[in-house]
Amino acid sequence: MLARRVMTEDELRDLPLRERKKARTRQALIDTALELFTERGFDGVTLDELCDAVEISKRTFFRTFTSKEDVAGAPTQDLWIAFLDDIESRDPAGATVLTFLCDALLAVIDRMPAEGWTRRVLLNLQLAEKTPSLDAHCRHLCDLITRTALDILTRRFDVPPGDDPRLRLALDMAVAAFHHALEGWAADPAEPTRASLTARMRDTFAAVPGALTLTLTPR
Amino acid sequence: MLARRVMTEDELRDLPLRERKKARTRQALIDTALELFTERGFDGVTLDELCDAVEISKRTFFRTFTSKEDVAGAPTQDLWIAFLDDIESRDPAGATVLTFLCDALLAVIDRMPAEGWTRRVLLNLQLAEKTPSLDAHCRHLCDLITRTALDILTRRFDVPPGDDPRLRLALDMAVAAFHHALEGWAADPAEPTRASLTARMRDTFAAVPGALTLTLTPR
DNA sequence: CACTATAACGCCACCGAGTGGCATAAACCT
DNA sequence: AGGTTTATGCCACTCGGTGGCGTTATAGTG
Repeated sequence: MLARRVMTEDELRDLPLRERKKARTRQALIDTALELFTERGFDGVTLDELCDAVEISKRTFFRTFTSKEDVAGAPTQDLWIAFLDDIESRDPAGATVLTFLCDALLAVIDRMPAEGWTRRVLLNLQLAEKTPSLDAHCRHLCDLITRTALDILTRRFDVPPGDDPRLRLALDMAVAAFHHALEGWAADPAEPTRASLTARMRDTFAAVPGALTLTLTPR
Repeated sequence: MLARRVMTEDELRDLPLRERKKARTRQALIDTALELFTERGFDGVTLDELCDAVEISKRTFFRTFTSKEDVAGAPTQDLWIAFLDDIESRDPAGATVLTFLCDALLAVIDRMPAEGWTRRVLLNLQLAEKTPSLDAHCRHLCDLITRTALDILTRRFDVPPGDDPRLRLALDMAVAAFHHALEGWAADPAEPTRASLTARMRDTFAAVPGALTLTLTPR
């Protein structure tokens, strides 16, 4: 259901030829899709054009991605997949759920491929901001991830039973904080780097407790 | 951009004939769409069939709703619109943002039309749970609402400037809590009533502070 | 009441996303 | 090398969504 994550060329070497080819066309699709979409707009590029550019048939495209939105959202999706993988084995060390999740996200970002990763995520985010259907797709996916993460944590840890909303809420908060950090990062006029993203993340997560006690005073 | 909210027959009386007809076909579309979709599945009903049932042309459908998902998501959308309307004038009374937003939501739920409202929202929610594209649409819309709410609050109140994430986070928390309440409510085997929904909402909002300090202990 | 302006509607042709089926070709495994 | 498996290409098709335009119904005016 959820696609495999990106791999470096090194990781590719020791895979069967078939898998290598699949991974390469997948990556080629992502890269050219991001370029074409940012150049002429998401709706300004038809799938036929994209497939022509990568020299595959439309039928093959739909064996790799589930929709046109799916290919443009692949970079962040890869991030989420890696996140799920991380919390599967991360040591909680007695910390709160929120710092646990924050640490997981920071670690995952650190582990992403060096080559061109920031650019891909950046284009993905910028496209999502001006393309409603893409934004919708990403948010839906994000919710799937949240539910899966909830399952993982419930399985691994001794959490309050079924109808206690706290774990779910903590997950949603982490996702919200992460989103906010990404948003600000993508809009940053300065060259967005991995370091500037992690810095933003720490700031946003640190602001969460203050959000609870914030009050409204009329102008 | 955002559609008008539902109105009772009374409110309809003193509108020009044209507006009355439009509102009635809109309501007819929502009702029959919800029935057909729950009966045969969202993807099991074509737009042509829906339009036949309501005796309008497909062209007219798209003058009332922006997409197939839009008509199925109308009930919750109406709720959000009313929410925006409420926070436009609600008195903060020195409370925290979170209780302010919770109060707004409770008030809005209370103000919804008595006749068949719970059923419509319920069908909307249940459909969204099994229809990915509908879920995606609702979440996207929900984000639009959050941004608009942020604008309203920033305009009305003396909030921390631009890059302070706290207000945004508080809004996201409220939305998350609301979603969780709705989800539990829709899955409730007992007859879902307005009262049971508001009760769930209070519980969920009350659990928010505890979500921050929750820790993970291995099994 | 008649007459015009204006907004909504229906119809039709069209585009593009996504799917099923089947023949073909490439990669895998002795 | 030869048979099996798996991916690919091609074709036809469905359905969601849009633009254009003629027609109908409502609103407004003398």
